[in-house]
Amino acid sequence: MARLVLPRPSPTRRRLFRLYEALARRYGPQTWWLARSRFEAIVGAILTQDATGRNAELAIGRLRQARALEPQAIRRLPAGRLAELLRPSGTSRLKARRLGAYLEHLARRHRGDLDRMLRQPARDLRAELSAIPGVGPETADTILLYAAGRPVFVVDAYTRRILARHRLVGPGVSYASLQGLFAANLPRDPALFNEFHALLMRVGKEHCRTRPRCEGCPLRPDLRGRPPRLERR
DNA sequence: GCCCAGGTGGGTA
DNA sequence: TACCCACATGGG
Repeated sequence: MARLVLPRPSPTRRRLFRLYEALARRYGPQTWWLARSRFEAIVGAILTQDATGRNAELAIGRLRQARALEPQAIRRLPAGRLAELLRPSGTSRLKARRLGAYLEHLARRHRGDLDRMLRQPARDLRAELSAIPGVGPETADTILLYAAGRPVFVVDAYTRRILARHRLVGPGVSYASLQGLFAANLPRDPALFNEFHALLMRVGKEHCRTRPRCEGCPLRPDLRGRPPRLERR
């Protein structure tokens, strides 16, 4: 019987694995984004747009405190009151509109049935979400991964920055290419995607903000590449 | 007081 | 296509 010969993993795949292993060794398991419900994960996806996670959590806490962390309750709120509750997450009037647009869509298209919405094939769900004003690629993918549990890698500013600084991709790589890199080289496992993303966030916050401060970065030099260049926001 | 943050969409060349 | 900018609050 012929032996099964697995193809050698590509250099990119090996580097991606080493990156994950180095982060997992350094930080251990990340119990990250403890959304208490799928709806909360969706609200969080919108509120973290161009904001820190902490500020988004503050806003979610205010919604919960106001007993407004459910679709019908939010829809009943006057726009001004909703914006007031969302204030800590920044751009609150904008986010109140975006959350409202999502809820309007949920009510019209799915009669408010979140399970029905999230049951769809990933491709359909992504297309549907992307058509809602204020839902771009990252927000749609965040909902796919964290609310619908689909194996979709969320590409955010840290992912882009870290992979570019370690020369796994060029600085101007598109969202789709970067996402394709993970899809092509990792097992399609939502728990793994969640964990990897959380680890990238963790190291990014500590060592990889906009200004290049790689001092103390736990990643090995062979992953680190040459000194980074500044990128625009 | 200044700079920056887990994005998105509209405008302009 | 590629930039620029508004959106706005909270923290370092």
